Amino acid sequence: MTPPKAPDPTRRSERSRQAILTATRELLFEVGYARLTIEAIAARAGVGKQTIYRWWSSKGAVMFDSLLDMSRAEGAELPDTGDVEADLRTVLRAIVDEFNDPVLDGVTRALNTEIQNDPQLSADMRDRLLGPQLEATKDRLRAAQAVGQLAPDLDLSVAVELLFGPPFHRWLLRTAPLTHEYADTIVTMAVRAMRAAPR
Amino acid sequence: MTPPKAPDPTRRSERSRQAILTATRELLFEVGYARLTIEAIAARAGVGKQTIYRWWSSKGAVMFDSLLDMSRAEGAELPDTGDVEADLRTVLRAIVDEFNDPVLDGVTRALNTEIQNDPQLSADMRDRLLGPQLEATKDRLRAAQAVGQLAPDLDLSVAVELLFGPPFHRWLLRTAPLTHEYADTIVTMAVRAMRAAPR
DNA sequence: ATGTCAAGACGAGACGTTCCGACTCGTCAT
DNA sequence: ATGACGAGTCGGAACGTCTCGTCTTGACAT
Repeated sequence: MTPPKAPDPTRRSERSRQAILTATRELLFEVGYARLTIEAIAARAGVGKQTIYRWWSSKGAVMFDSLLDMSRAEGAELPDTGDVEADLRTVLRAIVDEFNDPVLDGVTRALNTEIQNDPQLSADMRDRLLGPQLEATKDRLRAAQAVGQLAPDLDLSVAVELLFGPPFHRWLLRTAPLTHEYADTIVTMAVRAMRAAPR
Repeated sequence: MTPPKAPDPTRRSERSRQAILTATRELLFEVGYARLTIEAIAARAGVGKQTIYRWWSSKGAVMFDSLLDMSRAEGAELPDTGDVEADLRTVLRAIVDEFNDPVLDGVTRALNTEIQNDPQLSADMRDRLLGPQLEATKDRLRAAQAVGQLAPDLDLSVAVELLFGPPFHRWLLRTAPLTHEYADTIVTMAVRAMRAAPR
């Protein structure tokens, strides 16, 4: 029983790594995730297929890393004007805009698709991409709690889902258009629910 | 320019149709959607591949029809005990249970996946599978409005998303476990938001 | 310090496999 | 006789494994 002997990360070529992530991103935007192939990535990056298979377990993992690499150093902090409701409106409107952007829409749907049958990728997404965003939102809500704008015993995990769940639902199932007005309505109603005690 | 001459539906073999839908369902449960192939369906159903390609446009379409065929005659009516909040708790708990059922979880995720890159299938899903469920919920909320339990000018489309969005978000992104207690919390908070006027 | 050398990652691409979707048969029911 | 049917063939795309020969790197000997 020989374990498949893991490669040595210290000898990894940073040059190839970057070329792969860049090529993936380019192809993702050019042809979309469905028509993205490992062979095309390797060709574009000027890299052997084995180099991709050596370091990534799946097409989804490569995409995830390439997106993570791109979104590095994105400020994960929410505005704080002192008015939670106004700040949340800003955030929700920004999210709606992202959902309406064709490129981001496509990439996000692809990521979402891939997550469904890859638990490892799902965990990575939750911890490294989605997590920070949700935590930043919780931080802002906590600050609002501290100044009495929200119920002191509000469950923050539930709170963020109350905010992000509805637009997510509408976007993913395409039940209706996502507008700024809609974002504002959700914030109004969610904040109303979050002002009183949870039970 | 010869149009691809549509097949004649009146001569369609009901026997083959059922065999295909059944085989698809079986394979879906056995190997999951990702490893489901048209060739395997044809083999299992004792049918030529062309018979599948003749009547369905994609793997997703076959799956959708097979699920629709299964879920026929499912009562799409909500309980009405006179207490909206209690009735919604019942509904949300049932949804949580469905999400926690391994088979339904798998099928729903597969359907969800397929929707992301097939607009036609997405529309079918919205109109024929999801729509009735959402409409039934809206009906119940309308009745509650009529007896003054909810704000009279509440936007019902927003309302259903406020209820279903959060658990959907939690389930799809696997951010936390889905429990009955969680369902109850969501209902409590959503109803609180729905009691006052929307703005 | 400098030279030698084995380990292992690398680019390139051949290979066998799976599955797709179009197509071709001969059969069968209407 | 028409046209859907079961069965299966076919070229093509992409997969994931593999085998080359090359290049880099660190350990060791001189």
